[in-house]
Amino acid sequence: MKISQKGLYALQAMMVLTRRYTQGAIRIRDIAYEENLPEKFLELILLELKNARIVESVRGAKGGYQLRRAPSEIRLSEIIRLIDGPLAPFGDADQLRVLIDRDADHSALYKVFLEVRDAAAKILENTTLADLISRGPENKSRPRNGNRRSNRRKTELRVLPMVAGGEGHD
Amino acid sequence: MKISQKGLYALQAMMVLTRRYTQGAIRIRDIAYEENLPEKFLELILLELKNARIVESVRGAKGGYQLRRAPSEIRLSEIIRLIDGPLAPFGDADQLRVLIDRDADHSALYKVFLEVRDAAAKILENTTLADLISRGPENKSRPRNGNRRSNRRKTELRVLPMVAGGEGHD
DNA sequence: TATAATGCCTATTAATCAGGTAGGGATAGT
DNA sequence: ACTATCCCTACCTGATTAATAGGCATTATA
Repeated sequence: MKISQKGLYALQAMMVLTRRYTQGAIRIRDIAYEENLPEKFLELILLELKNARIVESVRGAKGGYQLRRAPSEIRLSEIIRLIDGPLAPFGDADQLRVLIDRDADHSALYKVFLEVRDAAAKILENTTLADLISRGPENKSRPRNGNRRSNRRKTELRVLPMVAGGEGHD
Repeated sequence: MKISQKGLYALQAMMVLTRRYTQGAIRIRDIAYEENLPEKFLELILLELKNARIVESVRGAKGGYQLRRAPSEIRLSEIIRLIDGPLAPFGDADQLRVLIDRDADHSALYKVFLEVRDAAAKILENTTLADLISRGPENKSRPRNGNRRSNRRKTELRVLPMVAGGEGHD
């Protein structure tokens, strides 16, 4: 399973909607601004999330997006599967199970793939948006002064192109 | 981490070289034939594995490829990293650690990504080519009659295109 | 020593995907 | 009406994937 830029955007957007869960519909533009995402691209992502019934929209002026379910009921796996496909590193879980059964020569290999997917699934099924927020910066038992997002570091850490020969570690 | 077709080919080829570890250099053509892989494409893959010093080649007539180290010393992680890049589902482990440190707003999210990569790494670092073969069809305590690869089912299970709306499960 | 069999290496390609951008239509609040 | 917003389809560019092609270099062996 590979999480694309689009997948990351989706997760970021969902985190915004989670933080603002009680505040009604949030405009695409506001989400894009808060997370510094390309607005039109984000629009497509939200549309997809809406069609999958994870979020819902309010149309017209004063419109926007909001979660359709409580943040504790939305698992990361659901979002990632929607945007980036199966969690398995190759094919999907069902295919792998079939291959394990039918392709004796490689079944040991496919079993390893399935192990990997199960390990990923375990983590991503058990992490909800609510978890993410409760582990977030506002919840680190810091003195809360109401002036949120004040001197937070605006990280401009561009993810590097990852050259092939780059000192091991993955 | 996503394993490409190329990555799968690489692993299949390495399994052949493992099964034939004692037999000296094996021709590309023979590997391709045994595993039903496109010969010229496999050639490129083997070249890459050679440049990474995982296998070695013997040139000229009667040439071919063989492992450079014992099968028990070659981990799946090594092959997959070479062909398909980092095991992390997003970026690589080092990047994730930096992001966790520097991007407070999303550090919970990146921590989950890192958990996933660690889980995958744990499995793939701890599985060697030797493991794969010892778990394979020839080692299932079946009566060995010397007539290997006799009536094995030649699986022609093409991996499906994976339509987007295909009944959940990944 | 000629020849055939191999690996080495670079280039090329068609198809698909990733990451966007653009713009007009539909809908709702004022 | 007017304006703000989401809805939807189309389009675009560059990278990646999964190959194929072909000539060069090296080696075994007849």
